[in-house]
Amino acid sequence: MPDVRDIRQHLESLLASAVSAAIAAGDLPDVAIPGTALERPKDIANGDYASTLPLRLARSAMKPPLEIAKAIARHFPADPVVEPPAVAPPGFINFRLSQGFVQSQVEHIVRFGPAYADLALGSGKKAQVEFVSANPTGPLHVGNGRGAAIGSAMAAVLAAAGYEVEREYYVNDAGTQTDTFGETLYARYQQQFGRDVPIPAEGYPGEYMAELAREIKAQAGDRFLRPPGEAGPADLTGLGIELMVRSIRQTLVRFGVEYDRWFSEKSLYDPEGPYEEAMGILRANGQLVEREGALWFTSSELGEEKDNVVVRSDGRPTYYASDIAYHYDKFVRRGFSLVIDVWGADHHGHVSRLKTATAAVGGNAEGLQILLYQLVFLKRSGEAVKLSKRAGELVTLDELIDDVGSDAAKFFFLLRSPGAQMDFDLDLAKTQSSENPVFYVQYAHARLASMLERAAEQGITPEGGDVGLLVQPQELGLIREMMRLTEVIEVAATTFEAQHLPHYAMELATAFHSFNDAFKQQGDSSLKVLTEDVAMTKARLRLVLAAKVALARVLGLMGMTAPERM
RNA sequence: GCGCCCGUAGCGCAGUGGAUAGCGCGUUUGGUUGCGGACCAAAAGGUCGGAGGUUCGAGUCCUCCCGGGCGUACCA
Repeated sequence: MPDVRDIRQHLESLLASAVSAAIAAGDLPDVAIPGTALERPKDIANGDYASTLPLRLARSAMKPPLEIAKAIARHFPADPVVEPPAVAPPGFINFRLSQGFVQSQVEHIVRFGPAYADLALGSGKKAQVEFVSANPTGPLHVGNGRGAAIGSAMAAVLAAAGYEVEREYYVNDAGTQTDTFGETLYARYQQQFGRDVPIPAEGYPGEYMAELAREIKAQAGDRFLRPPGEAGPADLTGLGIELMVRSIRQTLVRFGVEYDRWFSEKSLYDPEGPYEEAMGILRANGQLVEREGALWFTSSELGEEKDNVVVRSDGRPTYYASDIAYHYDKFVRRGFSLVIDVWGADHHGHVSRLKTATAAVGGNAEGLQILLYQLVFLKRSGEAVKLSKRAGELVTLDELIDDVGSDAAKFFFLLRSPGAQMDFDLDLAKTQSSENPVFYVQYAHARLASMLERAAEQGITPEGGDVGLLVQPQELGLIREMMRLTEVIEVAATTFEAQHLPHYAMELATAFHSFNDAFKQQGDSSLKVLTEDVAMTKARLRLVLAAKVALARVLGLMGMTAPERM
């Protein structure tokens, strides 16, 4: 029997042979086939799969679609995986998977265990997901949490789809905002020693900067103090950044997000580093010109709206220059074939020109996927809270984790498509915490675990359970739902949309609860998992085991825990 | 002004050009004293922002308009 992962292909080839047979028999005119048009009906009553081929063929075949459907169905070969197809108006061919095939998937899932639904789509190609990458000039806020949830889930999905995935955090430890951070820190530091110095106008007024200064004073005393009026030392800035990065990392670990690499922006400027090489390429291609004292990349010649400055008139490279070097490094030096950048939507003006520049330095712009997530609008007591580090008013990711927990926060972030603006009502998140859908999903996993445990106490295990005994609609429905995981991963990995995961997780949990409560609905205790009938019990435990595997897998992809008990 | 994103049930959101537009919360009704009640089943609730167009078929694609957001820096 074919693998679930190949089921589409299998059906398509059966369909193709049915069409040729119909043509050979003269039931269909010899027309070009516009693909098999296989899709998933919304309503399970219409089968597991359906083809709209007859509708598409009607015009060129000069026949009513329903007749075409009947002709194809008539010539459809017998197959152990699928029942003889049904035809429905106005011209659908509906396929239902055979009961035997559906049942066999329980064994398939149990056999693969934690690797269930792994795909070979990526065929071992190197993929990188870079996410969060917030400036280390302040603590992570709630919006960064959305990026963290999306990025880590995308990384997990791509790994499941067969890519070799690297997770990276780009540390902006160079540039203007770093300098501003340093100036603010030095001001706060001086304040610790009683000097009446103001925070720079464009600086970071948040209280955390004062705390950071206090911490540094506690550690290093007045080592960084300079005579009044002088600028602060560079190594104070370096230390401040280092401490901020450390605290950001701690927050992300609390959030359950880990990285393979923390990439320093500063390192781009090492001798013979990516910056030198990338700019060398642009220069060699005659794409750098000096104008008004600055160095410009002539991006308008490559279709951009305008040229962009790469080196300011004061000699410092722009953020754009850093990013060109960085993406040169990703594609050319490190050889990633797929690069995903997860950015806040406020960066979207940067997308097009970065793609253009990436191509200009020899990178594969096609392999560059930039996922923009709309900013999170926080509400507190119904009132909007503007997220801005510079305004100094922010709700940190740490606070969010304290309030609703990492699992729930991730689930909510993933639930919305990145392009949708979301309101996160903090008060509501708190009061709703016991009714969150995340608990519904995790609770299902805990119940599955507990059933296996309870059975084991009675000396009954899933081993040797005969899946052929699973014939109840709720049982088969649950298996069908588990089978969908492969499809969900495929869609998520090819469209780069993580929101399919939480939606699927809820549907899988619903299928389980429905199966689990079937005996209540029907008032028939023989539908319980643990019954007098040992063979039946073992078969259902086998299903329970598989459901636990599938649910744990999707929870894992979302970066959530799969609790054994709650 | 120009560019991009969003507009779907009271609220929050899904919806690879296909069949009766779904899910969660909330509301109403019923079940279940449980192999874990953080459960199940059912109902009510929609001019898919508006108007044209393409198509056998449009929430989905195209054009215009309205509303919200974000860009449009020698910030990141």
